Amino acid sequence: MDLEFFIKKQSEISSRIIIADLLEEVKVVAGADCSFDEKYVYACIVVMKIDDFSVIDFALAKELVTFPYIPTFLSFREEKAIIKSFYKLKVKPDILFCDGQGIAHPRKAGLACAVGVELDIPTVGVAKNKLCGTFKKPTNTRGSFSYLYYRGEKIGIVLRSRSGVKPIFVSPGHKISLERTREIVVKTITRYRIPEPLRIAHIFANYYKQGKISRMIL
DNA sequence: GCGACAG
DNA sequence: ATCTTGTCGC
Repeated sequence: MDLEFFIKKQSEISSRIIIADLLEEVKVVAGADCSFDEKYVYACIVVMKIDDFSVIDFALAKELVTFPYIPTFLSFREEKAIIKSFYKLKVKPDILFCDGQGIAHPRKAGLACAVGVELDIPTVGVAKNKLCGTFKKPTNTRGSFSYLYYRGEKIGIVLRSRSGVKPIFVSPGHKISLERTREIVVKTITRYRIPEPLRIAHIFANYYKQGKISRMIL
């Protein structure tokens, strides 16, 4: 597969991202995650209040899988379904968390950047693993963090979301700063490694794939 | 050339 | 991501 075309699309994305603190008070946060099977990508976005994590809305959407998983090109696999589900939301969040990198990407075009630019909303990337960059291990204490660097630039945060557990990799996607990204993500962490919006979205996306959403009662 | 490599 | 049950540990 010739990736030149997609690399250009990523350059277009990275040239449009805005990394700055333009947000006012964040009261409503959302998480987007995808589940897969041989044919479809099932996306789910869960919207919740940041103060008590109560779910106030959620949306689902599925799309045919049209792109293979290739490191640094994840957005072309999940973007469509996520955007489709976002349009179905009745309640739009102040910011959207995506399961993957933001600017912590070789071309500053992670999934969160692509989704943020496309929807023109603030987004952050929350990944369970590093894609690129170097960092010093944060302390084993919950809340401890260090910075992720790439080509001499500070591109993300390595956050110990849970004591003694592997840290998560957080980075801005669009319309938010690095510091604000950390502040907001920290607020959404409970007793698990993954921030609540994404943790719930992950569970829902999986139920959706299994066709068990109709049995749910919210 | 070798190793790394989101989900 | 997905294939998969029980099990060791705080």
